[in-house]
Amino acid sequence: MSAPDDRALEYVARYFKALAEPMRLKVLNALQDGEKNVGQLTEISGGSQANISKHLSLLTQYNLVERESRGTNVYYKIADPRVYDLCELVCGQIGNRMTLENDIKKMFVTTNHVR
Amino acid sequence: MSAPDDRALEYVARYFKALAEPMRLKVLNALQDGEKNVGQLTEISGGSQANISKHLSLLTQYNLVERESRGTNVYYKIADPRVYDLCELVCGQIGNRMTLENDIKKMFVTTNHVR
DNA sequence: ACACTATATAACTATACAATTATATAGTCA
DNA sequence: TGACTATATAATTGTATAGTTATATAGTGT
Repeated sequence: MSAPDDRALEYVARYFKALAEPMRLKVLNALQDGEKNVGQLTEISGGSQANISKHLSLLTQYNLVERESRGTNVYYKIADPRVYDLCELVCGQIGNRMTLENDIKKMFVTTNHVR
Repeated sequence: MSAPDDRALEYVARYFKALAEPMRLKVLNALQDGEKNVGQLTEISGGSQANISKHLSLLTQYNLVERESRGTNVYYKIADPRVYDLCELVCGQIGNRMTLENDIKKMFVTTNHVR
């Protein structure tokens, strides 16, 4: 029950920060249905190659995605699918008070998150 | 299943951003056991009065806390307790791969989150 | 009205970081 | 080897924001 120590707080804050950019959310969203390489993610997200690469680098550092190079391509996939539970929770909370409810709720809430 | 529109992504990112600062997490943590006024939160968090006030202002804007002034004091409380579920999820994910596991897990994981 | 307390805000500085452009690295195939 | 493709990184610029100090606002009691 004691106050969490500062190091722990920084870790958690860091994790949330990784999720605090629209472009990264778009990338994570694109990875919901399986791994994709940088080119695919660049096209889907509509960002520049350099920008997406940098975001992927950050997401990898923060352990949100995993990197695997095959041939001349590099494939990324979600490291822990519970990240989508986070997004669902946030969407739920925002949806509760926003007119955007429908737009938002269908974002990350796909078919089934096993748990 | 279509890509979430940009406005929705920005809302979600904004919400995560509110959670992406250690001092704000500290404040939210301090509010777990009920409302507190600015003076109390300032003391608990160890920040300056001005700084805490600014963070509270932001948390209010982003609808994470609710504000109620009574007399010369202003009391803040959690707007939606599901915010702690978010923190638990993050702690769980971090805890899974960090040595800090114990430190972190006991942070936001208190007695009972009704659901 | 005045003094006193609690909270908010303004002005400022320093830092973090998103996006861009240009370039480097690394793998593949001829 | 050299040409080609895919990805990463460096250098730069602009913007956002955390924290500080000083000041303003608002409520209370005399």
